[in-house]
Amino acid sequence: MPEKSHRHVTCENCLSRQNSLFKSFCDEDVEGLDSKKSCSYYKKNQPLFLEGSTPRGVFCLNSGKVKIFARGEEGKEQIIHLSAGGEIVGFRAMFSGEPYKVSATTLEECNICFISKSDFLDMVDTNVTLRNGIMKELSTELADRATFITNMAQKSVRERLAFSLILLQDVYKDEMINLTREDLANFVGTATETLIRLLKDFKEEKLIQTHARKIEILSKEGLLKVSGA
Amino acid sequence: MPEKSHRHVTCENCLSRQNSLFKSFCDEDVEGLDSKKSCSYYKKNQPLFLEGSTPRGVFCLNSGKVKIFARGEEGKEQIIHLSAGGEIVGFRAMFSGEPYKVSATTLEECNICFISKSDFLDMVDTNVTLRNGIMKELSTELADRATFITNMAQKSVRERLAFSLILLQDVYKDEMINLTREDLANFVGTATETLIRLLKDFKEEKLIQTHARKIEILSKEGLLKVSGA
DNA sequence: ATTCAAACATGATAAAATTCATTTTTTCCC
DNA sequence: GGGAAAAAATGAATTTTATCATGTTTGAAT
Repeated sequence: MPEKSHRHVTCENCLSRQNSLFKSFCDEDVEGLDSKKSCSYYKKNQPLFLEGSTPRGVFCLNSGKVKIFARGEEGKEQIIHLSAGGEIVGFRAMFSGEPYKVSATTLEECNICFISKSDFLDMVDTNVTLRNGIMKELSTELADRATFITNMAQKSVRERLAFSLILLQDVYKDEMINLTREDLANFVGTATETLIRLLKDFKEEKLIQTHARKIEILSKEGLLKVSGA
Repeated sequence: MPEKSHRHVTCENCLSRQNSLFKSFCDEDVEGLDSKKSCSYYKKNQPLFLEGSTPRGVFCLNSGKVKIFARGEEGKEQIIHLSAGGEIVGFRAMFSGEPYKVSATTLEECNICFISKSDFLDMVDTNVTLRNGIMKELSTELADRATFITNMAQKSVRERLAFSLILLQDVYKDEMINLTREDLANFVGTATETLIRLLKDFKEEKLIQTHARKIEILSKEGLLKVSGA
């Protein structure tokens, strides 16, 4: 549980770094990284950046979860991705030379470090391993989004929800999925009411169980079957 | 109109190169590129690569159009992107270290050059401008796909079709849009019958006109309005 | 503990889109 | 240029999903 105040994290000991693009850094690089980053505490529902604004650097998630979303014409959110500890958020915008096309907001209390654009780009220029990691990451995400688009286009809401729950369990690891019904609907790409009705169906089918807002998966196999994957 | 036989293109004179990631190459680089590439003629509906296969290099479109698509559970195609002259196809897979997640097939007769993976990666390693261009391209496409996902999730088929026609006109430039109804449906993400009915509506609303398969846009403004963009 | 707003839930209705069956038109290839 | 196969078009019936209205629960702040 993060403290409700600024907490300084040293990159050397940062557990999140082990899962991040910085994992292969040598001691010297880690030291450099540590001297350049600044740590902040974010409370729930606090934005990291907003669609349309100018990117100034990248965010390194130490703890907590963040939603990445775009807004449609009527302002409705479409959640594109959920980030958890270790992920570096906002690095795509470092290369595009354009304003953010998506927004990022915390879903819970978070400890997040910030690295300025110039420091980050310096690292990318000089560190081949980091650069290759980033190129690989960009490519992988591009492929993931192709799958996302295909699912959106071809699967029913019921199928997408089943699939989404499985994906979300990976994000939440050993915790239960803890999202508002609206956020969940905005991830699945449906109306909140439709989502609630389908959750009810899944409960009746003993695929999931809810504890107020939290969702516990009872049968991953069953969900996989429903998802048609 | 491409010749129905192998045609050797020299990179130096290649008009497509002017729009490509290779546009900033100096004379020496162009010479190197020219010596490494091999040209081929592709007929209509010929695959460049298939989902699941191992990437061996990149494809440089000299002329003609190519569809990039994924297949859903039931084998239905979802077209993710249409590529035209100047585009380099398949370079994402050079960095991911994984089999192709999408397939690429020609939509018409094409002249396409091939550059092997090792030659391409050598260029990326040594040419900073090319590398930065690629990182920018990857980032931009990632943002585009976020928009694509949002449109898929929140817009009606009618809105998506209007939007798609505008996008397609950019791909087809001064030509008329020339896709089978099925391909168009697989791009918009709908059933072929639904697509055909909507095209009929658009015809009645004088937004488009059809010449057998070919689609002529009569009112881009009208389509924009319908698309809700 | 109490309160109040936000989130959750449910029902009824309407709209959007798919599916399946069938006919007409176009394409292309010999 | 003719003929077969593929593609396009249309109709009817059904399913899926959204929308709107409204009631209920939950949880955070006092």
